[in-house]
Amino acid sequence: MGVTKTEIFTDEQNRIADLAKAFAHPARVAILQLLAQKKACVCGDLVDELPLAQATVSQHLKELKRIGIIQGEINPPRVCYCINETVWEEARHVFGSAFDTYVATTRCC
Amino acid sequence: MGVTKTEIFTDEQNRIADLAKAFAHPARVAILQLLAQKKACVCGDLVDELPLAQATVSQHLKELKRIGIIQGEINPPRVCYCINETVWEEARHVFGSAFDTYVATTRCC
DNA sequence: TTTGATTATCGTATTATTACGATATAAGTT
DNA sequence: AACTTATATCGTAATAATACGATAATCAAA
Repeated sequence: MGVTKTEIFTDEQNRIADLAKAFAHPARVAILQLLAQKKACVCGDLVDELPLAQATVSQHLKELKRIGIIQGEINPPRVCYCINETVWEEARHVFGSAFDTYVATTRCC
Repeated sequence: MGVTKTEIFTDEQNRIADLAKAFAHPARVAILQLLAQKKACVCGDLVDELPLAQATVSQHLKELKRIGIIQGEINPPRVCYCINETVWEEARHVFGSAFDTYVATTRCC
């Protein structure tokens, strides 16, 4: 994609961008909704609910794990996935703050 | 990127993903922060504040406009950009709801 | 009408993302 | 040890995103 120059932005800006990426694909939104609502944590359950190949789901789970918003507990041959509450609250706070920075004032357009 | 199968997801899931994309790049986060805090709407001002080429900033602005979270009023040779309050509130609501779906309960991991 | 100022678009190189089949891995079970 | 089950990773094709220089477009002013 062309080199995103992460070094020229603040840590906060890069973190927001990363957290937003968790929600920036409908499949990941679906996964997060499932994990947030139920506690259906097993990967196979997610594969059943999503019309995507097992490899694709696993790849999305890996990305969500990288961001930190989900965690997995290995219990072979299964892996139990769930929301990481700490990061979930971090995201809630980060986005909440971001939206609150909007100053309602007369704009030029 | 491989064809994202938008048709297999709900409208809501696709909308969340799209709104998240607005924040999924640090440059766009920076632009949104600037527009939300100040009312420095002119494209040139943004180019001055960001260490990116004018063409790159314009491209990010186009993407934000596509999502709808910003709007631009043409006033040649300038364009005045600002937050679209309606979509901003939509995003606040959509993410707020998403985070509230988390059911705090005993998880398996 | 030409110039100047500002922004958009084009062209394009580079890199990231998405998807899926195939295969590897891991640990319990027989 | 061989088999089964569930998940991860590899390989790879297709496509989207990022960045920037160059150029076009737009309208006011000279």
